[in-house]
Order: sequence, then structure tokens, then C-alpha cells
Amino acid sequence: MTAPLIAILDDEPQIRKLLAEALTEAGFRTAQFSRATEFEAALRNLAPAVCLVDLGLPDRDGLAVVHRLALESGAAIIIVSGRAQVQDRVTGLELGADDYIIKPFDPAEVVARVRARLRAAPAIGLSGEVAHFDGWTARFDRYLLCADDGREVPFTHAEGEVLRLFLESPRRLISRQQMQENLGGGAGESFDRAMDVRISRLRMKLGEDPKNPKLIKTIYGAGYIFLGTVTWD
Amino acid sequence: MTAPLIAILDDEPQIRKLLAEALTEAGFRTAQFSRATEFEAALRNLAPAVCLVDLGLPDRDGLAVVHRLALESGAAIIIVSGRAQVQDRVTGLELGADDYIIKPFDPAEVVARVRARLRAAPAIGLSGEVAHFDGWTARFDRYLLCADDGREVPFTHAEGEVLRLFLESPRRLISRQQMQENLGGGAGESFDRAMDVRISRLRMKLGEDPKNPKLIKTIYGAGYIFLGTVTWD
DNA sequence: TCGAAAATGTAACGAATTGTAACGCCGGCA
DNA sequence: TGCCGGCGTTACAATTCGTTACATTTTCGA
Repeated sequence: MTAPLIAILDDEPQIRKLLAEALTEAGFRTAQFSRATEFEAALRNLAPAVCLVDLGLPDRDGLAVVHRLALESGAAIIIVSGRAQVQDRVTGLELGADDYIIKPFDPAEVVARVRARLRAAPAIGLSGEVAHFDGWTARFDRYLLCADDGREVPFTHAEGEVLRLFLESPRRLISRQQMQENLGGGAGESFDRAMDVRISRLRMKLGEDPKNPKLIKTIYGAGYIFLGTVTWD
Repeated sequence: MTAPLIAILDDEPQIRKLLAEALTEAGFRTAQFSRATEFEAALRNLAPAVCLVDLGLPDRDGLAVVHRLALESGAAIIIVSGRAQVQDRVTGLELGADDYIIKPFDPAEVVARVRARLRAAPAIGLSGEVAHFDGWTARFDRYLLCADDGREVPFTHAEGEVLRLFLESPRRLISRQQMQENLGGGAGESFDRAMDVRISRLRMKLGEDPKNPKLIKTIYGAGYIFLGTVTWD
């Protein structure tokens, strides 16, 4: 998967450079803009995950930009501004910004706040190779489940398919139908207890209590729900 | 729908009071805690949408609390701390906090940042999934009834449907008609004792005295009434 | 007041669904 | 060729939940 794109909108070149360098070093891609018009035009083609927006722009009020962004784009918005009054921060946040950083800033903090936004953002759809949930880390690249206490449990390909499905839609009912369709491209056979067995084996590896599973719940007659708070790297 | 619940964890009473007043005035409900142990115990039953956490706690390292919270709960986490170094902020955010506010703070900004968190994550916070009543907490997200004394009783999907119906209309007569219609989409068969059995099973799990049920009352010839004071998170 | 009919409570049963231990097939590999 | 791990299949155990049967309660007319 490609690195998330961070858009930077600021009229001061040194600021842009500072931000871009820090973000690039942290592994993100960046796109820089000095004027609001240019920025908004580019948004049609780019889909940044986070936008860093300065309020003091030459061609438009930064707050107006923030407001439009909040309404029309799915990106997280972080205001980076020299306006330090509480009232500025409150109105910026009320207008739809997700965070507000005051200049002068430390690049490390900006990176940390960008990461926080990405973490909170809907990880829906795209999934990578590493996910964390409830004391576990699933490494799909190594077919390995790592517990926070250091234990490592390998999982197989078939188990991984089920696990990925769960981790991509946590806290949502997944019907047996959906499972069958998403698993191993298994053509619709007469019927399949294979799935149940996969889930049973996965539960065992996760150390679930058979009488009262905490992570993978069965909804009789409907399907399964994965409870657990998932973060994808 | 009830107002989102904001949890406050800070050992200084004035700070708690300041935060609670501002949040209450802004239309939120609050729950206050002065120690980490107390806070974590309460999380079994509460499902706050946002947690405001101080780092300087008497009984535990605040960062550890933040980390656990980030892994195990779906709540947004805002650190409110006097530690003002960039390094503190970065590690706090990396450990899973969604925002970091430095003391002394302006209550208006705290409210704005809480709102920003709620806006970004309407999915989590699980509003509508947790209800409290008379010594019990019903967690529909986990199919679990938690007694205030710590006991946990799982309930099934069918039982949950009945329970939810009651908790959504407490102290109001619910006719058998209405039940049948709301339950499992059950088409109006000739007649159904299924519902009675569901209620009987639910009563048992709630530990009702069969001769004298306190929570689920039968109105002969009319229906049922759920007596109990319900609060939804 | 008494007794019977109607309404409700619930234990027991059973059909459908789900859990899982055990078995066996298959492909990879030495 | 023989071994071995992955994984589907099978068989049987466990759970869910509606149905049935009977006990209990309420209502109401005689």
C-alpha cells in the first residue's frame, strides 16, 4: 500500500519546507500549496488523508477554506496558524477542523498529531499487512499473531482470510453469506461447515473461552461479530 | 438519544469541577474520577465517548492508562496535562491519545476539542449500545449484562431484542401486539407463546423473584411494563 | 364464595444451528 | 516413496429458541 498523502497549504515557503521534510521523513507523501485557489483546484484530483492548513493566506480567508474542506472532503483537517488566541482556536475547531497547532511548532509534534488523525480516520476498505487489536498484533506478512506479552502464534492462510475479514469490519455483523463469498473464492458448494471450523480454530489461537468468547461472537441464525478495536498500520 | 458521556480522570477536584461544569453546560453528560483504578473499574459499565485524562495521577502512570484505553476501548482520548514539553506531547499522542491539551487550559477550547473528537468519530462511542438500569448495565454491543457488583451474565440475541424493547420504553405498557411486531419480524401467527418464554428467560437472568418481579411486571390481559430507571450512554 | 375459563409462567422437549475433535485427502518436500 | 502440515469433511456434542404441556394466576359469572 502507498503512503498516506498529506496536503500542506501555507504561503510561507520555509514553513512548507519544514513540514514537508518532517512528514516525508516520517514516511508520508506530501503535496504543497501556497494559495487557496491552487489548493482547492488540486483537491479534485488528489485525495489527501490529512490537510495542514494555515489561516493567514494571501488570496482567501483560511477559515473559509477549512469550512469547505470539512463539508466537502473526507480528509482530516489540522489548522497550523500563528493566531494563538483561544477564540481563534475555538472557532477553527467549530468550523470543522480536527486539530489546531500554534506556530511556532515543533515538527515532531505535527507528525504525531498527523498520525493521531490517521489512526482515528476510518481505516475502512484499505487494509495493510499489520493490524493491532485488544492485546494482539496480526502480521499478515508473516502469518503471525503476536500477543502483547510476547507470545507468538502462527496462523495459516485460511485462518488469515477469516481474521482479515473480521479486522476489516470490526463491530459489524458479518453474515455467513458474506463470509462464504469472501473466503477462498469458494464457489457456492452445497454447503460448508468449513467456515465454522476455520472460526473455531481461530478462536482457539486467540485463546478465547469457548463458553463465552469475547472477541468473536456468534449471533445465532445471523452470523458473527468481531468485537475489538482495530488499528491498521 | 441521550447526550454523549464524557469521562474525566484527574486527581485535582477543582480541575474536575471546571471541566465538568463546562461540559455540562455544553450539553454533555460527565463522569468524574480521581484515581486510575476507580476509573478503569467503572469502564466496565460506562462507555464514554471521550475520556479526558490527566497524566499526573496518584496511583498509576497516566500514560499506561492512556495506552490501555487506546487498545481496549473505542473511546476518543484527550490528555489534559501540565507536562508541556514537546516530548511529552509526542509520546502521549503516539501511545494512542487523540489530542493533548496543556494546563492551564481554557474550558471553551476543551469543549471545542471534545466536539471535534465526537464529530470525527460518530461510529465509535457506541451510542445506543449501552444502557444502565437498577444495578445493571446492558451492553448490547457485547451481548452482556453486567451487574454493579461485577457479575456478568451473557444474553442471547432473542433475549436482547426483548430487553432492548423494554429499555427503550421504560414505565410504559407494551402490549403483546407491539411485542410480536417488534420481535424478530415474526409474522403474526395464530399465536405465539414464544414471547412469554423469552420474557421468562430474561427474568431469570435478571434474577427476578418469580412470585414478585420487580423489573418486568405483567399486566394481565394487556401486556408488560418495564419498571426501572433507564439511562442510555 | 366458588369454580371454571382465560391468561400467563415455565419445565421439558425437539428442530435447527453452531462448536469442535477426529479423520482423511492432497500437495510439498526430502 | 514416505512423511508432514494445511484444510476440508464428517460425526457428534452443545447451544439457541420455538413449541408443547402442564402448573399457576387472574377474572368473572353464578
